[in-house]
Amino acid sequence: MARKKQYNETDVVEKAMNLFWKNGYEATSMQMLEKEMGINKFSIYSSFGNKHGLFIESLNQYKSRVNTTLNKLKKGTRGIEDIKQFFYDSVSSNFKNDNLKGCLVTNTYNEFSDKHDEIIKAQMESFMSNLKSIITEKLKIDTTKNEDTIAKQANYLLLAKHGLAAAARVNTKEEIEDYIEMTFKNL
Amino acid sequence: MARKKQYNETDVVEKAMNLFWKNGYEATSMQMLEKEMGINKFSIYSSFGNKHGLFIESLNQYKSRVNTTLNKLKKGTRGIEDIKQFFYDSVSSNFKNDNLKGCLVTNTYNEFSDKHDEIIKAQMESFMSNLKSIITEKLKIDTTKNEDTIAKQANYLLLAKHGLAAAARVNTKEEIEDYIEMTFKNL
DNA sequence: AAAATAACTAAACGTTTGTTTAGTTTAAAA
DNA sequence: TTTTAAACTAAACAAACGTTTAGTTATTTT
Repeated sequence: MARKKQYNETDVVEKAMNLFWKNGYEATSMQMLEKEMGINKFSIYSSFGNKHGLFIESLNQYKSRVNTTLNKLKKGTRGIEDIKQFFYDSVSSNFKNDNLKGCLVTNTYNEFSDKHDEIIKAQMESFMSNLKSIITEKLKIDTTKNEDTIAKQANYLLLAKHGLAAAARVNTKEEIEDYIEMTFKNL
Repeated sequence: MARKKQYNETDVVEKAMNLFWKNGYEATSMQMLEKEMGINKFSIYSSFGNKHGLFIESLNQYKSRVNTTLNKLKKGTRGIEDIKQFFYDSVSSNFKNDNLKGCLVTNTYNEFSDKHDEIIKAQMESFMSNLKSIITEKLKIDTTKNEDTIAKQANYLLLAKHGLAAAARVNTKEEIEDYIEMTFKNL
């Protein structure tokens, strides 16, 4: 044993996550990360291997943060109303902080859509399929709907959620709230 | 007068546009553009000033290309049905060519959302407000709707269009078509 | 107190970025 | 046919990128 780390890894990843969230992966440089995280490049590389490793760690931290909202949805018993509330919860961070634009997972999905990064790809797919199965479960609470309707509505909501996250980067609170209301009128 | 240009500017901008469309602004390097456009960096700079100038020119060419679809919408007399058809027309390029992802305007809107580029900003806003007024006009064909309903639906459709363009980068044809159908179900 | 080693600083690494520039080729104008 | 200037090639530019490394500081164990 020797000298102790003078920083907490969770703390610095949180700061990195916010920077990636704001700027995306490519547009966030090691220099910016160094400054924002408050530690030297050497420390970043010794803790996370490289920029990509730090990004994966940031994504994981984002996911566990989103898990709070996701668990709330999971526990819901009101079906579509729970999903609607989930949509509102998902965009709430946009209204609290101007810097946090959209959803980090969706932003990443878009940014990496034409690259072939297997690690990122797997992360995205697991997140999406998980969300889809939760939404499907909530839709099934209404027993009058047949399987085909549920499948179609789940796909619709997943795309609406993706679009919402994208639009949340540029649109106003009012526009977003109107959009959510209209989206659920169609169900 | 002296030597003639050995390339057609519209032709090389078309090629640049496709590259920007596929990769976005930052991720497209001058080296890639040089190769794709088939002309030397010197020629690019003498024709377009710099990378940014070439991008603006590419955006303009994209807009005039989209104008075909937009004019079709403008001429329509069936109201909401025309808008729905416009949504289908807008994503059709995604099914024809795997490389052309989403809508270049929307991609640009997202990529530049946290930068402050006044030229791009103005271009985006004029495009969006133009689209909004056309959509509003089509909605007004149904004279039973009041002004407030029309304003809300126009906002909804604008966001849905934005979301659709974002989702079109990653989703399948079936998911996208289901989404369009559901979007117009209750209007 | 001395030795050992992990955490730190800071400078350098080789590439790649967008942009410029010096030198050559080509074709219109004199 | 000579002059002239725009269009071309190719190499160089400084700056920024992600990454590595040599050298120093600090703390734990012997």
